[in-house]
Amino acid sequence: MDTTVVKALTVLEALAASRTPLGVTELATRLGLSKSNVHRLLQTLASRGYVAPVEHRYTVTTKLWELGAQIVSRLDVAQVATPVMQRLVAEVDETAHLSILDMTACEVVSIHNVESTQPVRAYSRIGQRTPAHCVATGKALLSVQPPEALRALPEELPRFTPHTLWQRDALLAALEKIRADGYSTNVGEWREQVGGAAAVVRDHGGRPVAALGLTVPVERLEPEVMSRYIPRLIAAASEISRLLGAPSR
Amino acid sequence: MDTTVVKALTVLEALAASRTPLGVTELATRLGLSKSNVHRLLQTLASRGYVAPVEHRYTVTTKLWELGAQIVSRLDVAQVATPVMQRLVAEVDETAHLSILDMTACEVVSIHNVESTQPVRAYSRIGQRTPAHCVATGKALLSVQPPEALRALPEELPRFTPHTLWQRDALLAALEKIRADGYSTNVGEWREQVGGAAAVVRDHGGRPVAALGLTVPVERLEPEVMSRYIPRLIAAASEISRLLGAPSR
DNA sequence: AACAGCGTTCCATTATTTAGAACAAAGGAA
DNA sequence: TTCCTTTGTTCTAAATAATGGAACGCTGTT
Repeated sequence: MDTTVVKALTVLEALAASRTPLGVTELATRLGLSKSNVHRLLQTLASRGYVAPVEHRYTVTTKLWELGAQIVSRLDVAQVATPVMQRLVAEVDETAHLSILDMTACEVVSIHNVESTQPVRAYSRIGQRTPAHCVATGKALLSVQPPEALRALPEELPRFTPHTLWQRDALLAALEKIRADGYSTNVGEWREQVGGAAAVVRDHGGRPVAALGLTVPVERLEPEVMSRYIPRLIAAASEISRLLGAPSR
Repeated sequence: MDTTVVKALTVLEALAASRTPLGVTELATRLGLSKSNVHRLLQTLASRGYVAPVEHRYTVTTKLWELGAQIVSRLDVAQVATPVMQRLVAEVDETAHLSILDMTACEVVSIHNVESTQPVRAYSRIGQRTPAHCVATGKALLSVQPPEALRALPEELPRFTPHTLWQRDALLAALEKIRADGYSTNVGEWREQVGGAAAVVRDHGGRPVAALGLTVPVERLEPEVMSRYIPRLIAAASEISRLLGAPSR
C-alpha cells in the first residue's frame, strides 16, 4: 500500500472539509503527521494544482471540483442504474424499469428494463411511451415538476380505467402526497391488471432525471407485499442518485 | 517531491479523463509506468474509494465529485444564485451561467448553469475552463481585478477568432469601459458563433466573487435584444450580490 | 487444446520518504 | 521599538516504503 499516497489524500480531504485555509502545523497535529511531512505533501499537491498557498496557509483549489464535474457530466443514468436495478429485481423478483419524462407530451418513456423471472409479469418495451398521469414512474416525475408546469396541465386528462386520476385537481392532490412520501404507487390506473410503485432518481445537480419503477400484476399487488418492496425501491433509487453524484438528502 | 503522490494523481486524472474504464496495462503504457506500479497505485486509490474495479478494469467513482462539491458548496454564491438564475432564464430564455475567475491561469471556471429551452443554445459543461479575456464573464471579472494584476498579463494573449481582444492594451481599454458600464459583452471573441453578456457578483465585503453571464448564439444576438436583456442581467447579478450581503453600489 | 493477453502477486534492490533539529520570517506583547 | 513566541520552510542521516521484472492464475480466443 502506498502510504504516501494515502497521506496525501488525507491531507487533501482535510483541506477540502475545512471551510477556512489550514496551516502546516494545524494539519500536522490534526492528522498526526510531522510538520515537515505535511509540508512536503502540500508542496507536491500544490505542484499539481490541487492546493494553493494563501497567506501562509493552504487551501484547496477548484481543480478537484473540476475533475469531479468532468466525471459526473459523463455519467449515464441507464448505465449507472443497471447493476442497482439487477440487484433490486433479484431481491423482489418483479420487473423494474427506468423512465424519463417528456413534459411536452406529458408522457414517460421507458429507457431501461430488468425483467423478473415470474411467469406472469408486466411487459414493457424500451422506448415505449405511456401517459404520465396514470403510471407510477410518471406520477413520481410529475410530483417534482415545478408548480407552473403542473398548472399548465389540462383540466381533464385521458381516462383509461375507472381508477385513472383524470381530473387535474385530483391528480395534483395525489402528486402532493407523492412528493411528501418520496414514492408513488399505481393500482390499475392505466391497465386494469397492472400496478406498481416508483421513486425519483436525481442527477449531480439534484435535478430529477428519471424514475425507477416496479411493475407488478394486480394479483400480486397486495399492501403487505408492496410495503416490503417500497423501502427497497426507494433505497435503490437513492443509490442510483448517489452514484450519479446527487447531493445527499 | 513525493513522486508516488504525483503518479497516483496522474493515474486518477487519466482515469477521470477517460470516458470508459481503463485496465492496468493500458494505463501503464499510456503513462509510462510499470504494470505492477499502476496496479498498486490503483489498489491504494481503491482503498480510499477514489476508484473502483469493474469487470477487470478500473473506473473513477463520484468520490472526487463529492469532495469537490464540498468546496463549491462552501461558496455560498452557488446556492444563493440558483433561484435568481432560474428566474432570469425564465425571463430571457437564454442559458445563464455563473463563473469564477482563476487569476493564476487567467481562466474562468463555470460553476453553475441554468439552460434555456431554446433548441439552438450555447452548451457549456459545468467545471469547464475558458480563457478569461475572450468571454463576457471573464472580462467582467478581469475588469474588477486590481491594476497590478492586470499589468502582469502578457502583452499578447491567445487569439481564437478575428474578434478576440488579443493585445493587452486593447483588452485593458475594453476592461475600463466594462468597469464603468457595470457589464461586459462578447460577440464571437472566443467561438465565432457564440456571444453574451455578463455582470459581476460581489460578496458581503464588496469583493467580486463570480460573474453572472448570459450566453447567446450570434444569430439571436441583436443589439435591441441585448439591450432588453442587459438590464435584467444586471438586476439579477445585483440581486445575488444583495443576497450575499454586499453593500449596495 | 494451445495460446495470448490480462490482472495480480512476490521479493530483493534501491531510491524515496521520514522525523527531528535548525533556520527564517511573521505577529504579538511589553 | 524590541523581544519572544509561533509559524512556515529547509536540511540531513536513518530507515522505510516504492519499484519493476519475473512468475502466477485466469479468461477468452484461435
